[in-house]
Amino acid sequence: MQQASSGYLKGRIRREDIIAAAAALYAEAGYHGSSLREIAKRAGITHAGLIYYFPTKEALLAAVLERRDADAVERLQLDIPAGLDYLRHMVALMEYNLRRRGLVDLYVRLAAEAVGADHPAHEYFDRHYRMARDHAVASFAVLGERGELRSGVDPAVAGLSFIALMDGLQVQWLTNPDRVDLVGAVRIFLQDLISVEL
Amino acid sequence: MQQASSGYLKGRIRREDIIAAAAALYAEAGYHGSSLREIAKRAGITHAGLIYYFPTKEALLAAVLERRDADAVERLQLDIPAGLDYLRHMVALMEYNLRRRGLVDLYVRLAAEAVGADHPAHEYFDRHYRMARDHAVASFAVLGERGELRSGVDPAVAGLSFIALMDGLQVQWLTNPDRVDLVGAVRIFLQDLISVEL
DNA sequence: CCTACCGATCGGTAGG
DNA sequence: CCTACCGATCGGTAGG
Repeated sequence: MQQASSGYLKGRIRREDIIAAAAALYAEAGYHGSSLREIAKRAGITHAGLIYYFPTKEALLAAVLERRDADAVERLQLDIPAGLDYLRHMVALMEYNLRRRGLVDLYVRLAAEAVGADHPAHEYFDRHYRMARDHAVASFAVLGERGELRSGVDPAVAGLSFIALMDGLQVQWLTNPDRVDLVGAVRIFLQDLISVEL
Repeated sequence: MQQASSGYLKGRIRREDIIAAAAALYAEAGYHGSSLREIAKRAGITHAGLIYYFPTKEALLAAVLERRDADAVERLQLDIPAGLDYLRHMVALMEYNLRRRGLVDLYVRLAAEAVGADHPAHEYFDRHYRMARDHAVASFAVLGERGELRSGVDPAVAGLSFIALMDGLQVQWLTNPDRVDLVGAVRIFLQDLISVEL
């Protein structure tokens, strides 16, 4: 029993190692550009050993995306209700991202790769964007009901544009970090839309 | 002489065919995901024949990017002076892009792939973003000098955010065209920043 | 421009 | 988890 339990634990740790190695390589080379052999090498096993844990390349991608969501919810409480606090949390997320270039890399590269309907992560990103937009739109709508929105601001457009702005800024920031004030631009964009202090 | 002239013409046409085929495949599969064999097949030659025209995979990428720039300048007059007309032209460019999904695909995919400093198109996109930002910033600055900017708007931030917004909107639009009003969002963003009619 | 080929690498399987 | 292997595909070269 102890043996089995220990075995399970070791397996779980090994799985985490593989997922971390995959996420790092996806960020550097994209999903299609990442080989199972290179991921396995970074995790300290052979590529056939990796397949023992994840039966296909796509299964590993799914695990990486699930892991990313779990982390985001856990550390950044992305499940907080729509409203001003949600927008503040998104600014905090951008600040956090400044110190996690690999994470931003992974996200930007996979999102671009997955615009095609045949990419294994397409449905994930379609759902991801829909949820991000809906939550942002709902947040601006809440502010609107309280009269805390600048006059003439449409929550639907503001929500869509807010998500788009963050994505676009990340691409430019990754390309040349010195020339792009990620957090500053997001903060100013939001403050311009609302009549209360961010 | 006529033979040679005819030969040169045929060569130029063949080169254009290869470039068009490459651009189309880059949009579908990314640069690293596109094989010289598949590009050659679409252009109606063998992959060794393609290499007769473009000695390496990177040389073909360079030709595709040069071609894209030449097209943009020619058809959309991107070399117009900074100011309100430039912003109007960018809105027209977004409208044009709605009918050229492949072009947007190519741009978005390559830009994300090229965030890494070791990608052969990295310098191209670094330069591209710098120029795009500079021109947008200059345009807002011109409006500011004329008193046609909403009070409190910083041209530097507005320029950066404008370029980022367009990029981010394109990713969401490619992922799910039905849910994203590309042109509408850009228009509203700009109109909110300026005090004259767009 | 082609045929024919090179060494390297890919995802996945067999069998233990 | 490994060794050993499969068929397929990659960018590039030789030689014409």
